[in-house]
Amino acid sequence: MFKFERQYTESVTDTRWLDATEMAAWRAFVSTSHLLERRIEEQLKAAAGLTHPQYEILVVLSESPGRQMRMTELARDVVVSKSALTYQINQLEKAGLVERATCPSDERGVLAVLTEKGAHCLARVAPGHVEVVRAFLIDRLSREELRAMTSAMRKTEEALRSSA
Amino acid sequence: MFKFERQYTESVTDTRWLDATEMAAWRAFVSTSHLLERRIEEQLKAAAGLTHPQYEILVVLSESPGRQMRMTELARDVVVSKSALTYQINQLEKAGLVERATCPSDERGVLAVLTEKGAHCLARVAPGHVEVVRAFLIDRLSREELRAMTSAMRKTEEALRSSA
DNA sequence: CGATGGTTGTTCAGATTTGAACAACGACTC
DNA sequence: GAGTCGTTGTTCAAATCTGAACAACCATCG
Repeated sequence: MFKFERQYTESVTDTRWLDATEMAAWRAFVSTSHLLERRIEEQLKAAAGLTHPQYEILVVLSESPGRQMRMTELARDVVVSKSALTYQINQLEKAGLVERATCPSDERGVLAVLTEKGAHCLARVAPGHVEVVRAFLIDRLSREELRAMTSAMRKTEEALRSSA
Repeated sequence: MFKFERQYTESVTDTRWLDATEMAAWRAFVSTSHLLERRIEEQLKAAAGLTHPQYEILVVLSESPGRQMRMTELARDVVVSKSALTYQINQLEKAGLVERATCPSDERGVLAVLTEKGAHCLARVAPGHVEVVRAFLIDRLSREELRAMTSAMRKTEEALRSSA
């Protein structure tokens, strides 16, 4: 009875450690996400001199109505800090892949707009990127694993986004 | 017949794009890993002034025989570059959590050794860290999801580690 | 209307990461 | 043993990320 209750009673001195299975899951997740991130970065850098965040910015913009988006929302979607986004948009602007526009409805607002050149760059780079994603992740998973992973990621994402 | 074969025929002009399900899986994975990383980092920084890589270094060392490990192997385990590890070990050494020792068997080698202070620091910080990992990931997944995710991550990790 | 409080994007300083270059050492061959 | 090739860890410059501070703007309530 005690054993059962302790599972749900967190205190300073009584930690619910991860068992071997849970630990293995967590370790695998962390290592793999770092390794994959590194590989993706490497591929994009070699193919187009882009970083992964930069590529993601292009993707999100390309799928956004009018190929444009407010800075804050873009930062949320791509999961970077506001200052990191400012920096990256500056870089992309120098490269001519993105432009800034003032927001009509909000004087403070800034719109990041994908340029023609940006769209072409994305179209040129995407195949190689997708190939890496397939080769190391997607194509290696069964339908069931893909489904379960997506479900798991969504639950966690939801929890993280809704809490602070 | 053509349709079937094209699935397995990659060329410059014919890309196997991700379908909606696959795209959702990939997007969820990327977003979630970044969000989780950010949250972990925040928690560790607040609780002990540690970064996630630093914490992982302490964990790996604590589980290693003799609480010590060669720099290169440590870098592989924690998934950071050699130079990043040098930097972090310097930081941890300043904080007194890790010491360097020369490797007996290899004159070039450097051993990173966990100090008593480092072990205590880890013991103090681990509960709060585990709590975050549980709250946002582990405890939200079914047994099946946990199993599938682990399997998926391992396949990808294996592929990434064995190819260059 | 005016004050208060929240939002927006940028700037800045500081910390961290990476890859390339490098010097020192090990292993193996002839 | 000397030579060759690979490994090891560090240093360095450059790029990037983050959080805090900030100025400008919006919204809302009295």
